[in-house]
Amino acid sequence: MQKELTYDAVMSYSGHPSADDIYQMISKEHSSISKATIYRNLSILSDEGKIGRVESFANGEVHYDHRTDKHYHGHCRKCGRVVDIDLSYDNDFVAKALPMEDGFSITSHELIFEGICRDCREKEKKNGTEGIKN
Amino acid sequence: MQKELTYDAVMSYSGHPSADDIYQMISKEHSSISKATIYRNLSILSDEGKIGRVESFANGEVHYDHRTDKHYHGHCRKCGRVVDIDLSYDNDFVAKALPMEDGFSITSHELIFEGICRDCREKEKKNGTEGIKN
DNA sequence: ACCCTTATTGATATTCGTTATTAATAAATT
DNA sequence: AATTTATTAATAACGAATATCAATAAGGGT
Repeated sequence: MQKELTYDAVMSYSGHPSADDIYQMISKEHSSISKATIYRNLSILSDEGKIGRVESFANGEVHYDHRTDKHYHGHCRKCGRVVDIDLSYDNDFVAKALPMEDGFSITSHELIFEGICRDCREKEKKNGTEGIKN
Repeated sequence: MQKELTYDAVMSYSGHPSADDIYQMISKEHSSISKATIYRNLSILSDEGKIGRVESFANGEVHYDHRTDKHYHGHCRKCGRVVDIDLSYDNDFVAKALPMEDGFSITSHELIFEGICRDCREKEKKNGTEGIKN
């Protein structure tokens, strides 16, 4: 069953893979697997709470997570890599945050830290492209 | 100049319009304006800091804002509407948050509250579709 | 005014991540 | 085994956004 493969792939992935990352990984061993199957199963697995889903990145890409507990993430603006952030998850945000529009009811929150990962920073230095576009 | 039109449209918009919202608005009066022009000018205007840009929503859609100061937003999971949230912007997050990956440097953060707006909640009640898929 | 250079625009094609469709295959149930 | 139900692969379709590029508009200098 491809769902198991998908689950195992996420669990054995140290970081925060995108659907395509998982596809690349699995298709090495199972070259006939379909991308749609990966997307479908990742979606189901995260709906079931068996894997974590991390969305809300500036580029709209969805990443998955072997951790299922709520925590915060950093996102590299250059390469899209996702890292964990050591900051306790604040359950009181929902109580403290007041929507300015009547009747809007908050169900959860996502806190994303944007930044640059080390790899990308080092590349920048090498190329000396700081502040230079294109 | 279409850039002025775009700017004025965002400024006169009470909420948090998407690029398409602005296109719909302007094309009523200027039917020959191109969608690409709207996208281009919204991008430039927000890069210049003349209008606000709100991204990081679960669906990847970008919204714009007549406010340019940093603040937090709520996002309706049903219809995508964006609302302001009354919670002071925490500049110390960057100091308190520690990336678990060496060398990841944080430059900013986005805090998005997911929820349901009143309109969508009322629709749910009318249809009695709570908990029913499809 | 005129030429020349630079900016801006409209139209369209293309990209990217994702979802929908559908026919085929596999599993489970009777 | 026959019948129903799930899962899959392949591919088309989608929506937001960007890239391309020729056409038009603005500016500047002489």
